Amino acid sequence: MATSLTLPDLDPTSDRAVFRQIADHIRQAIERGQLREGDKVPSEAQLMQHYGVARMTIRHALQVLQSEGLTVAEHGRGVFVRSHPPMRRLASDRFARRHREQGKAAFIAETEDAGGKPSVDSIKIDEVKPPVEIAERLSLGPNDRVIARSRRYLINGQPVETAISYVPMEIAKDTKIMEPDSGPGGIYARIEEKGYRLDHFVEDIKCRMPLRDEARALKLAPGVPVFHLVRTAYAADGTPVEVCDTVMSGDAYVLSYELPAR
Amino acid sequence: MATSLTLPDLDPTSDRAVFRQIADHIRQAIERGQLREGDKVPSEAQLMQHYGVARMTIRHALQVLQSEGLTVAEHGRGVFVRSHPPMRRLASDRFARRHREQGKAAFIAETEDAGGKPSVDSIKIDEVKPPVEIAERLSLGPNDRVIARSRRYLINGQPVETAISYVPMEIAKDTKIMEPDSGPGGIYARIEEKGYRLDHFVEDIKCRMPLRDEARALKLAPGVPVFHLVRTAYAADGTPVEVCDTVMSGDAYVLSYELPAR
DNA sequence: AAGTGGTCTAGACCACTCT
DNA sequence: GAGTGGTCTAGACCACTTT
Repeated sequence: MATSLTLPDLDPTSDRAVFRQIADHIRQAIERGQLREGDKVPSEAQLMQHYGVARMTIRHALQVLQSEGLTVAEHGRGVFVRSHPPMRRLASDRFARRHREQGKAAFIAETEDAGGKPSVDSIKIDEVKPPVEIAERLSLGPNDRVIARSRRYLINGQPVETAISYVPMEIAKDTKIMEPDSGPGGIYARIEEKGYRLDHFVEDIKCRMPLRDEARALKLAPGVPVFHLVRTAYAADGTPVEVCDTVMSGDAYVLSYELPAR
Repeated sequence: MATSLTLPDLDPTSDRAVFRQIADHIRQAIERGQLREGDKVPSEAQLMQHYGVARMTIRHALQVLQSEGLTVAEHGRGVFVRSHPPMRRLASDRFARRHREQGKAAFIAETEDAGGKPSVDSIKIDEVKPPVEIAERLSLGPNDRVIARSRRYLINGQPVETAISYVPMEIAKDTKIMEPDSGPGGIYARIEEKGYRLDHFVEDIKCRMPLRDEARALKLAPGVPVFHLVRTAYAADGTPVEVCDTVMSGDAYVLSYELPAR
């Protein structure tokens, strides 16, 4: 019964713009559960009829909701309440040595355990001069080169995360870090074999709207922000040995950290 | 020299909608540094003139940029490239016992060290039945009550964070946790005095667009997402003793965590 | 073919800021 | 008062989806 939804009338005495009042009504219907995930919002024509306003006014209201991430428009089909993908939880012990299957392997195991179908694509390995922020974190000079390992993670075909690992050339050379398959235990195992005992990681997390390329790579709906997480791995002597720059769909992740009270 | 900016012409052979092409041009000008933070974007009238399109088309383009968080419109003044507030860094050792000045005190000290003017307002203390997600985290039954301590943090008068701490009534009663000034060391000191030795914290972090109330409380510009961080404090025997639910302007924070490699 | 959203035009009037 | 953005109208034509 897509038509059972009853929306209030406009308040002509209100200072609030008409398009905002309309957006408020629909937002409230979603918050109250009168419209649920996947439900169709009344069509533009129906809303014009109900409120007696021009189409552009209705569209403006619907656009507000879309940029809030509450709805998605599907051309030729209608406007729908956004359904949220299952959230993937990243625990802070995911790099403890006892689960040291890095990157791809860990992602595949976790996703299958959670009943999803994982995949990894866009794998690319380049020797490059790193971006300045990366070079700083790796304590590299302006002309030092690194190996950049890029990939994209998907769950049930839906991209959820892109990541680029940067490893100083000095460490990566003559190891499987330079090959698409970095071998058992991933690049961290290769780094340790090279004599750098991993000691700790530092993760810096920002929350922002995606850039255009990121929105495309992650197939993000309008109004979905991203986590931008930069992880630096340090050896026991304090040397930074790897930086991983990842962008994650805000929709798809909960990050979880355990902190000692000490 | 507001007029020194030269924008490309439209590509009539492109499939890309005119308003998107215009948004792309302005976005590129920002990304390339031709327009910097605080600079004025050409007025709607100037853009109409330059591109030879209707005003609504220009407005549509500008709205895209605004919902990406790249620009802000100021009524009667113009559209400006967003300037980003100084970022506040939250390190993962901020609750280590050695800096155990909690909440307000820690915020004030850190902000002053960074050269900002901190303030805290909207302090409210209530005895309530907690939301279900909070009750679950505190292992409470459906009828248990808690003390909810709400406040809002500001830097230079700009709100950056709202927080509500929930402490089970059983723990809070007969302590300064029920008073606006919870005393030296904050509520964690009071909880320990009551015999619960704090052992560790768990922080769950999401990234999403703000609700209406949150956008208002944090005076968020359109297109700014928030961190939603829920921290649970555990005593040595595993008992959860406090949950703090905080919403932070994504603009104003970098969260930083250190993880042992173990 | 009918219904849906996507893009665009060409106006109108209003509210705010600056000089 | 001139310039700016904010709201709203009443159309037009297009592209996609469903029946």
